[in-house]
Amino acid sequence: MHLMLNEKATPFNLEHTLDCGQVFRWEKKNDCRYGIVGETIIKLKQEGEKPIFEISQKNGDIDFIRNYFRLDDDLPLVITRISRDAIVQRAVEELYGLRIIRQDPWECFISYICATFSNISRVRGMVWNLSRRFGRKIAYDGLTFYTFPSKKSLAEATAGELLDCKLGFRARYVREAAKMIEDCDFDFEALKKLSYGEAKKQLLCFPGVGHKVADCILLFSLEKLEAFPIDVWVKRIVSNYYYGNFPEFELIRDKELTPRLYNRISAFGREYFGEYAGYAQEYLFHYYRFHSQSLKCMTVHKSVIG
DNA sequence: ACATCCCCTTAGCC
DNA sequence: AGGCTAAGGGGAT
Repeated sequence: MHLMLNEKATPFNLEHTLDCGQVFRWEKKNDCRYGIVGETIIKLKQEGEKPIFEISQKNGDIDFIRNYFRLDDDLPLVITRISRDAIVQRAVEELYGLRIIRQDPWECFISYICATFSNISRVRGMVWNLSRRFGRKIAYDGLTFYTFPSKKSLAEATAGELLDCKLGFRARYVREAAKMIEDCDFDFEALKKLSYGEAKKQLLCFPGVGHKVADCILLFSLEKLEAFPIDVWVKRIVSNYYYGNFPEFELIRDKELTPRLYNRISAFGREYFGEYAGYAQEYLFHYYRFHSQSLKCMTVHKSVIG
């Protein structure tokens, strides 16, 4: 079933959106992108300004796509709001059309627990292994997909099974967190109604969920666009370009990312970029990570505000 | 070919 | 309280 986007003025770049590291289950095949969202396979292709979609469900509708890719976000407005300086503007210019994806909270929760002390390609492997072992197989276009495991199946998984999925020390976190969620019938949707701070506090109660993981879950699945996750890359970017916003920041640049420092940098992001700070984070992260060589070689650090 | 480093965040211990 | 440490597998050198 083919779908067309009507919105003429909806900037949407598939490549930047799928390759910026926010999602782990999309694959490239002959010029096309394939992804599984819930029980639905989405196939898409960028044709000029906007992507063309094909989805596996017979009565699939455009709202499904619109919801997943957050086409309800007014991206030009978001970009206006976050374009506070030349540093972000450079990233926004090159990555124009990058959108934050609205993920399923449960899948996002487990995926980012797996992302602890790891990198994107490895997380992709872990999520693939989990889905293959605990999910349901779906064939489409001659390709094989697996649905993301249910809460129950991960809560009941043995430590050995999770270790086989290459989760390493994260196996224990996934098992215990899944059990907690299954046992108390935890309601992710309820977190959407809470403030950023309240919702984060609840997520931090789960094993394997620290500040970074909680902020990613909030940003990518719980409607908290002000969340500003700090990983080593974002810390590097902020130390390089925004140190002027921190009185003693030069002393901090080589220090490890303690919870205290995390909170300071993250709070800076929310205050400086505003209600769409998470978008700023994604643009900065993807742009400067891709151009990491220039970030590393940078010897002159000019502060934005000073 | 084979070692050896590098990548990364959480939790638990003092 | 806050600094230190360990954990794991893949990719680069």
